[in-house]
Amino acid sequence: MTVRTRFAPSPTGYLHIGGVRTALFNWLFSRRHGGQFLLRIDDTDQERNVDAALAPILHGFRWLGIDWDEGPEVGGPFEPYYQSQRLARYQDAVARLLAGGFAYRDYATPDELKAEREQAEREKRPFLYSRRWMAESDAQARAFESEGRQGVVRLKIPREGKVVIKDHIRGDVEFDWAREQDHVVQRADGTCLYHLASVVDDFDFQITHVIRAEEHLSNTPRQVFIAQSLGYPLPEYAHLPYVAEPGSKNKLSKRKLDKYLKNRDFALVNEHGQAIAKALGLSTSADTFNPVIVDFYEQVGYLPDAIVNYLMLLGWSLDDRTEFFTRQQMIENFSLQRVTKSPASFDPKKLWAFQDHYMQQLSVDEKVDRMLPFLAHANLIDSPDDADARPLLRKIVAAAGDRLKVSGDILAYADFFFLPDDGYPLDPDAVEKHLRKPEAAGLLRRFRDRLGGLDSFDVESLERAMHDFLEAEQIKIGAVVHAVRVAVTGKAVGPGLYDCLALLGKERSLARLDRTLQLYFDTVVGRPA
RNA sequence: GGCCCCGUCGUCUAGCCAGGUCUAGGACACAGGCCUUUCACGCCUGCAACACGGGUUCAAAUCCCGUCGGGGUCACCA
Repeated sequence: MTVRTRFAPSPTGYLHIGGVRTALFNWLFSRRHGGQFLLRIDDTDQERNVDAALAPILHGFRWLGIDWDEGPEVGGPFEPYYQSQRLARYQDAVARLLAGGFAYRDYATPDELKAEREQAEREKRPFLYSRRWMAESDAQARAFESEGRQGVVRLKIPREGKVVIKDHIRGDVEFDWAREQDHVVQRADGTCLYHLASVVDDFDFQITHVIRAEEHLSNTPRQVFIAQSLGYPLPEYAHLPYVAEPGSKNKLSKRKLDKYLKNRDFALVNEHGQAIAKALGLSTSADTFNPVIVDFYEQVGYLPDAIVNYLMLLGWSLDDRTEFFTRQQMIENFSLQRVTKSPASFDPKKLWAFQDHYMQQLSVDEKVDRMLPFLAHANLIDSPDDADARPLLRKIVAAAGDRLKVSGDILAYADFFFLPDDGYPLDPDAVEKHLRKPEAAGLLRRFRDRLGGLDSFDVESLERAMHDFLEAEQIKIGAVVHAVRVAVTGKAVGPGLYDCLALLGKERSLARLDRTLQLYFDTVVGRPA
């Protein structure tokens, strides 16, 4: 039998990092066994705008390289894959449940139910519906309806015995039927609820393995009941540990962002991304742009391979040392047996480390390809196809080496190359630290004059010029190099200084030194602070 | 509260099923050092865990019992 797995997103408008992990494991498992992976859309609750709310999710999966064989946009033999379009199937199933005596019409009002529940609570016994307003015949149903009552359909769960869920990760898990409620499967208006829909869909789509987060484990008995009552074969189950908050065992949730922002590592990664978004001129709100949302990583310029590799290791490992996997290796090695049982907390710093690693694997040209669009977005170049930009960027990227961790970093590290000589920003802290020294003006001026006398302006010549200068001045390099860097780049950090000067060229370098000299010494120095 | 799941360094994990080779291994983070014009990379060193208590056994992170702790779930949400 062909392995078929599925992931069932709700169209919420964004792709959550925890959801991706679940989808990834489904994808990996199906690929490992030469099967199919499908996307089913759980939109029974949604009103309209499903397409708009779904687009970012589909886009996110595509970006990560998680492709689906059936589902939205690709179709498939069991269309439609939207729950909102499958109501007839669900109603048909409800009718069969009713006919088989596995479900009943119920006419209790919410208040009556609430009263029963409260009474159970007072008596300190587990609540179980009395079935007092259960209608097992049409006559009974009519009688209730004549009182103006509205009927829903409830599962008629056994009141004794046990059910054993065979789970690939948890082993055998036992539940008492008597603890299970008579869940509603169909509302008075005829619409159906998730658990029923999910079971029907999994059967219709011929899903063989249900791999989902463990929060669904306690829902499984009712689904088993539905499936068995309908005569469906049971799928194999695997309940994954959930992804937890940074530094905690609580489930990761998009709603508790404020709390995560207090986590040092999370905050660091977030701020880094926000700075890039700002440089790009993106209008971002914390709700939709943060390290819990996949889109964040795409916008900032992370690599899909880094994210997928990191996520794969959240709750799974091959052995005691292997950390890096190509897609092919992931597929070849994935197995449910090696999925962990305990929750794994999301560690943005570790994701960062994977990103660092994968970025280092890229050639200069591959980095340039990814960074050109960022420069264009930030209006530092006209377009990604700008003929002049590419050669310059190649040199910048080569000089920057491993400093560029994400594609967006090019904006922070190299904006000054693309800005006019009188228009690049000077970091106030750097100025304070390296330019506000009594001896800085003289040193800068004399170094500028030495550069002015240079015939060739390549890295080697610059290095030699610097050494000669140090000898003449009888100083150490630290006494001058920082001031020069801040003067020409505006920053305290960046690629090697000789690289920066060489890339800027003689004319621009001198212009920048002159401007800084004028700005900070001719006019500012001597004036009261 | 009921039911269910889980519990190895701060974090991700290996080891547990088939007890000894575990004075518990790797990775990230952190600290210190080296390299160095800054930052980053790289390299070296260090810090740091078997939740607790009983058993079983010559021997327990590994098996059994109990306790404690954490989490999930208890909707006419998905």
